[in-house]
Amino acid sequence: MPRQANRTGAGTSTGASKGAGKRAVTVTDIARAAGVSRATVSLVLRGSPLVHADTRARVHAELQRQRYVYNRAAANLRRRTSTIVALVINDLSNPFFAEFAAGVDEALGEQGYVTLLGNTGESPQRQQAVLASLMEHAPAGLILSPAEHSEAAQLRAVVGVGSHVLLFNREPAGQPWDFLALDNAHGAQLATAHLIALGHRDIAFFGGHADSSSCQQRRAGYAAAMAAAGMEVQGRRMIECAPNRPEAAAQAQALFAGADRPTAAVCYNDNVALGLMLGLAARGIQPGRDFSVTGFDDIPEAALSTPALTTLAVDPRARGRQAAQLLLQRIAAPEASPARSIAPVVLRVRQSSAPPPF
Amino acid sequence: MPRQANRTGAGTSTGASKGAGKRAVTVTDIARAAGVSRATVSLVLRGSPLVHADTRARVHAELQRQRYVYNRAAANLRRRTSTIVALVINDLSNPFFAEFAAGVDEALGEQGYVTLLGNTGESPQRQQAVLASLMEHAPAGLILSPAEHSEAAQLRAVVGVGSHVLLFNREPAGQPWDFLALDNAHGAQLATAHLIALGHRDIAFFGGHADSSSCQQRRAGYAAAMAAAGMEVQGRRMIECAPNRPEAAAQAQALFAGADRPTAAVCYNDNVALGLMLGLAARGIQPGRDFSVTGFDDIPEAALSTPALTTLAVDPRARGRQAAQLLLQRIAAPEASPARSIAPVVLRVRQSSAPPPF
DNA sequence: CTGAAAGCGCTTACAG
DNA sequence: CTGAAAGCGCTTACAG
Repeated sequence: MPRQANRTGAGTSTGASKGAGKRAVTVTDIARAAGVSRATVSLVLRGSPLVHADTRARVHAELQRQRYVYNRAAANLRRRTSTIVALVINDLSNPFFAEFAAGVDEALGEQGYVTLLGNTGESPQRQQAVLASLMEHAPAGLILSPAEHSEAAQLRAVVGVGSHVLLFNREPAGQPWDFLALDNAHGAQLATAHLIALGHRDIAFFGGHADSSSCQQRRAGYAAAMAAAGMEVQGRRMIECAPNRPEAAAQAQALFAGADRPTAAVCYNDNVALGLMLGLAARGIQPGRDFSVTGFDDIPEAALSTPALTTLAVDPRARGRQAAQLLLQRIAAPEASPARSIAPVVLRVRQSSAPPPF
Repeated sequence: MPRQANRTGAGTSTGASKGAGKRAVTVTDIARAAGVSRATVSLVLRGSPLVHADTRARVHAELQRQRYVYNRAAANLRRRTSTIVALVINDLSNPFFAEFAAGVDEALGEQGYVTLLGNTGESPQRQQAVLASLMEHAPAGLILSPAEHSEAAQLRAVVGVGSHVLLFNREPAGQPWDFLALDNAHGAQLATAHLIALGHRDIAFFGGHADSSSCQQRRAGYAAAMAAAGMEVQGRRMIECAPNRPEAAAQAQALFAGADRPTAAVCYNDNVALGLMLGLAARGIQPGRDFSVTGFDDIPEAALSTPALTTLAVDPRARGRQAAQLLLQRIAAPEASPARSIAPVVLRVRQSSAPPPF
């Protein structure tokens, strides 16, 4: 249903128009000038072999001369297709998702699709509005990295039952949509096993919200690695905090509340780890020497912090490309059953993790 | 002219379709079910007061029942308007531009427009391809942050003479397009004056490529502040380097090549400043104590580095919103003469700048 | 190999 | 207040 734009007087000239107010050059203009029918021009445009070489050359010359710009929206309408893919991101100012978006756009562009962007800023309300607006452009499909606390039923309502959807990173509920996620459990397991191999025995899991699925998965990987090494996980070693630096810095004290202290922490992500390291330094504890820390994401800063952060690389650009590919597969095979894809993560060992001090 | 997508079989069902392969609900379906004409449905959709309240209610009910989704592309075609704005970014993985894009999308969304995204990764070739592809969707306008070494004539050729364009950040040449830029000169002047006020006398300008317009402007601001304080600018104090951290760290030695050394450096941007600080630390020079450094951009890391970086805040999200507004003004007033807008920058003083050591 | 005709989903004068 | 008709720019059978 139409929204705000009704009264905004959204531009009167299109990008294809030759001068402000002037009409765009159309196939009709080209046909007339080249002395052929519109059908023939259309065939030339679409590269059909049916058209005689001479005719084709004549039409091409005319196309050039009049600076014709193809109107793909009109073509899509007539053909009942779409070359638009909607990309809705929960937080574009997060470099991880910006990089992901760049990957999506890159891969889509290579296949002749175009990216219609929406950013929700983690607001489910904005997400509904953004989705409603983008769906009106009849995208061939949707790549959605859901806002926190998205509700599956709401998404379904605005997205419709027939659309092709790929969910990234978070999965609101039991909707039969394709899903691409990082291997959270395995990543946390790798980090934990690495710390154990260095000699750590008392290891905390630090940061994240326990009700988020990614946090749960990372905690599970941590617990699995601990169990595999015959070590027990204690509730007081699971410390929640919002996934940002200031919060993490402030929560550092929670690690040292009891009589005995852990010697290392597997952090929910890099921002948490970086914040924790600041908090540690503020208490005179030198990360990478007195206390080991690992992150998750391998954001650009991880390699540049002091000490450099041991973390899990997830290659967000490659994830974006993968998401685009998965969606295009879905579009090509609408009836295939929903796919769940898990992207690999790789451990990058740096100075923030070291053997425990004695 | 159509490109790659021809053979990709871009999806057959639209986002609006109710089931894979099924046709979308149209105004015709609603009209039939509600017992009115398509014209009446259209009037209801567009909120016309001409329709009787009862009729309107009946149509609305039917719209709901059949889960009608407006096809804005069709409406735009018929009305010869567009609610699409193309946004082409030189480097989306740079947090500054990601934030800018978020601002653009936010402001456009509020006005009922939708963002068609393209990322060029600083490649003029990709930029041409991306622009050509996006222009085929007949956007109401284009916001372009040009790739390095873009050529105005090329841009003009692919964008056409009638389109509404707002350039951000870099201005390829004398095309009569609207332009939004940061106040580079004033920013560098503020930073330089700040260092002078602290007592520095021998100040370098560090980083950037001398052939880029933003670097030239920042150097000019630096020179102006020096001149205003009656100090001379020496060529050997203008040090070039690529605007990234590793390069800047490696170039640190250039500051100390001669017999006398500067006591401070105004850096081209934050990445350069952060890299320089690493390079200084590696030489045993403690930034913020032995040597003062300023940046440009106020990226999130600037406040979190050790020492925290004195820099110029440019608020990229606000710049994005501003860019959107300027473009919409242009669309509303196509004949107004081209506007040049300069966005303010504000100095943020932190620990990386201090009085010179004696 | 080329053209006339119909139609994608919508909107807009124009009658009534 | 409502409907019949034309048309946005394109494509696709269908004849020839």
